[in-house]
Amino acid sequence: MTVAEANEFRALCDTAGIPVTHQRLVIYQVLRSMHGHPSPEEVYERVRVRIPAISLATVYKNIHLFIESGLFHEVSLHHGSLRVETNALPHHHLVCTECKSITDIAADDLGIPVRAHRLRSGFLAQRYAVDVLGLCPDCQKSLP
Amino acid sequence: MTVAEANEFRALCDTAGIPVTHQRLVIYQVLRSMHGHPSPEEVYERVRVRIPAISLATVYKNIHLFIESGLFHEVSLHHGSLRVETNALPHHHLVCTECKSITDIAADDLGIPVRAHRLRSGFLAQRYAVDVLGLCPDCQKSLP
DNA sequence: TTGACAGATAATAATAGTTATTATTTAATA
DNA sequence: TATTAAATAATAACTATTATTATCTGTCAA
Repeated sequence: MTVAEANEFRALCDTAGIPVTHQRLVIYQVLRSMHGHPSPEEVYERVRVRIPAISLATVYKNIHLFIESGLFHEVSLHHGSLRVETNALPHHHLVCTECKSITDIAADDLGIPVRAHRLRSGFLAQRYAVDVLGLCPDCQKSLP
Repeated sequence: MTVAEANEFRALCDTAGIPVTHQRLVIYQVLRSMHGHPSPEEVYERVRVRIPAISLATVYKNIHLFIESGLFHEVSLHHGSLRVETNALPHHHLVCTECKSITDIAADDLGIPVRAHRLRSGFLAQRYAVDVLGLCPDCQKSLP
């Protein structure tokens, strides 16, 4: 971790309007140092090396705070429980980042090509699942 | 529920190589009759109307079975826990349906346009999160 | 500097969602 | 029909997450 990174974090917090704390700074630095898609538990393990007394709940709260403030994204909006897709037609999802509502949109209406093909990496693509993240009409009205 | 639907289900089970049971048939019919993205709990509530003695665990097991067999999809491959995106560059995900691995792919390499715009439905699209579902190189080798 | 307040944290209890276990029941088949 | 493998019901256990609450920390006015 560098002084530059700490200053960067302070600037981000200033913009987001959240106070800087030692715990927050460490969680931020740990996240920046990690690769892939870590779980809160994994973040907690690493943060504990530097702050042994930290609580898992604090890690959760600050990860949520970072996500709300736009410092990080979550890998995919997860619903807290398994959900079954009952619409058998090819479609994608409009996900409102504000109210978390999920609306179907026919694949044709989105105009993203869906065809099985092999990517450069060797991955065999069979299906695209697209989440269009944004604001639903209702939330557009009720926001500044 | 119709006789045709029951026969359709028998045919699907036959193809998938899973035995037909009364519970399975009812869960299938209930799913077919529902709209949107129901949770196992919601499915359970409806199935109980017809089979009061059914267990929630049975509903879970069969929903998973249906998903594995391809009769239904889950709304989004979710990890069972919150995951933080540590890659700050615009990218999407290659999700292997076999081993569940998630690999990043740069947005440019996928060639899907990402621009904020308003859809016909009035939804304000700000960002696309694309899951490319398919088979990773390893799983392609180890499958028939 | 001190004192008071607001917000953040630590510890922990509680809850929700899911899975494992096991005895019993059912379906497939000889 | 009898046998056996698999499915189910009941329930315990587990994991991920959130709520609660007492304590602590930093900030700002006197």
